[in-house]
Amino acid sequence: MSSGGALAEDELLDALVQVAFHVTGVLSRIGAENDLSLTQLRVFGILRDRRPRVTELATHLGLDKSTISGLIDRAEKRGFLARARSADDRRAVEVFLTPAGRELTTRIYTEVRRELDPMMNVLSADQRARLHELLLLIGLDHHADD
Amino acid sequence: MSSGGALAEDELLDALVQVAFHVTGVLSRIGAENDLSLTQLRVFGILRDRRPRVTELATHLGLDKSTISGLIDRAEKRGFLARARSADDRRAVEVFLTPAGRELTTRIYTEVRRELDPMMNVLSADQRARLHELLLLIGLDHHADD
DNA sequence: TATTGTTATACTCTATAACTATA
DNA sequence: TATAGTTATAGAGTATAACAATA
Repeated sequence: MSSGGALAEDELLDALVQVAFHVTGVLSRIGAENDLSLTQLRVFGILRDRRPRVTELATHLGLDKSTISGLIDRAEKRGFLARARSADDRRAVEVFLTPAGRELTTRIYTEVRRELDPMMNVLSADQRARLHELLLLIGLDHHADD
Repeated sequence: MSSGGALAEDELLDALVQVAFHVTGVLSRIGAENDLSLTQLRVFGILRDRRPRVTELATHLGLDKSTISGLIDRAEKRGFLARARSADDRRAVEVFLTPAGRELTTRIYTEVRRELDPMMNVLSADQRARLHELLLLIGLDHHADD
């Protein structure tokens, strides 16, 4: 499909995959330094400005609710997040950051920026703007959050 | 750092992280459909054109050699890869794909391309070329492979 | 009956520590 | 002594199945 350039297409894809591995690698490493998995890091990121239910988190991350349940257990034991029964639906459980969890999240995301900035700074302001534009285009349908 | 545009920088970073999650998510899902973890997928990808030692794999992926050892065990039991004592250094073990493993790897990477292509195809040929260029720039120092 | 969340179970991933064999 | 790899162990991540409470 798309005449003339299957090889170039593959190279573009390889470059994208490589950058993706680099980015998630940095996230994983910084998470690990704080005893958090990549998934926990994502959950914490989501909880910065939301108070989702267990099932919402599971759907959003593409994981089973039992997986999220266990993950919350462990983070709750460490005092980083908490549960609250929903007022609307007594079956549902809302998850949110504790003050300690919020502090940790802020610290970690600051660190992430500091680590990934050098990668961005090889680009000029113009190039960064263009990259941003292109990333938004290819990212349009995967509901932009977390 | 870098006058005028800290907010825009953050948005660029967010877009990059989001695309990274999308890409690794697709890889994870396709891996899972074939009972392979993301790490195993990466190992298989490396083995397409190399015959590394256990320690080389571990270093490359930032994991402990014992982790790689177990991962090889499981894939070996399933007939996808094999070990061979090195002729140069009798302590070392080389890892390589079996024919079945090579077939599986080809099939999976074809599938990966098919799944990620739609994302690319929202861009014009020109835009794809520009994105490729920019990705290569920011990916320059993270030794380009796997 | 269907949905929300938890628990029990099992397997993989991961690191640390102790070990064997080779250098 | 140092290095390559394996094994034992333990904890976290993950999914499936069975369950209790609520809708």
